[in-house]
Amino acid sequence: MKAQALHGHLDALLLAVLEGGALHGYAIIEALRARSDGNLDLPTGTIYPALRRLERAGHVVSTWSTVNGRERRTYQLTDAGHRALAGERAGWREFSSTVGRFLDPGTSPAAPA
Amino acid sequence: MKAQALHGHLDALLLAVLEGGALHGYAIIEALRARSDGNLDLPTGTIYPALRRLERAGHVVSTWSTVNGRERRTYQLTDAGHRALAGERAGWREFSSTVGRFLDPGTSPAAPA
DNA sequence: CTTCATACGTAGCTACGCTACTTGTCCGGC
DNA sequence: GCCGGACAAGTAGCGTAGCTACGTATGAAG
Repeated sequence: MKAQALHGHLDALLLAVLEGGALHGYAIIEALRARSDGNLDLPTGTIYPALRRLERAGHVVSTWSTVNGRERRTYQLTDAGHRALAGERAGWREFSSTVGRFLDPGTSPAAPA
Repeated sequence: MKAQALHGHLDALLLAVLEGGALHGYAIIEALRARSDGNLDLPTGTIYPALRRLERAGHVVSTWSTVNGRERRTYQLTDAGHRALAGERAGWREFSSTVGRFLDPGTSPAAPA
């Protein structure tokens, strides 16, 4: 899928995967790939800067853990991060319902019953 | 709403509004605003260049109509435009279902009833 | 005659994800 | 013992694309 479409939603995605528990960068990439059936295969050059953005914004905190000399920076949602995620979710719903009104008329997914 | 989120979906939106019939630029802006309850209030500097992009791509054709000396360039979907729209719709569904899996778990959009 | 809504358009900015590259450890194969 | 590949993190520079701000012109309203 056109990854460019992510514009503006990446942060929300990252917060969402971290909601399930603290993860390190590489694991986040794999989690995204796994939970999206391979649709979201984001390069490290996308994730790492985004993570640092989120840390600067106070939405996550990172802790270094050296495992067998293998450095891993584990990111964890802060309280503000949880709140931000809630906001992002609301924003996403508004966005997707607004755009969906044009691009997905009537064909509401998961509502055929 | 954060308009930046539109990134990559604007073209699809424009094709979608034109699907209902040919419109001129200004009317497109108003149609977007109306059909989105004011959520999509896009500036002319966004719409006009986008329209010309679509025309270069062959997805729309424009015809000038001078109404009372008031120049109006009316855009109309081409055959290729219709096909492009179908593709964009499919892309949107994939995108929204992928992102929705993270941000909208269980709460299927457009199906709140 | 000035102001406002209609209508179109361009130039330059900025945000943000992507490409490409770098560094370093550990494990398996040869 | 050495080399390649998976793991892990990171930076620099690029390109895309929407946004801000501006400019032009007409017709109607005051």
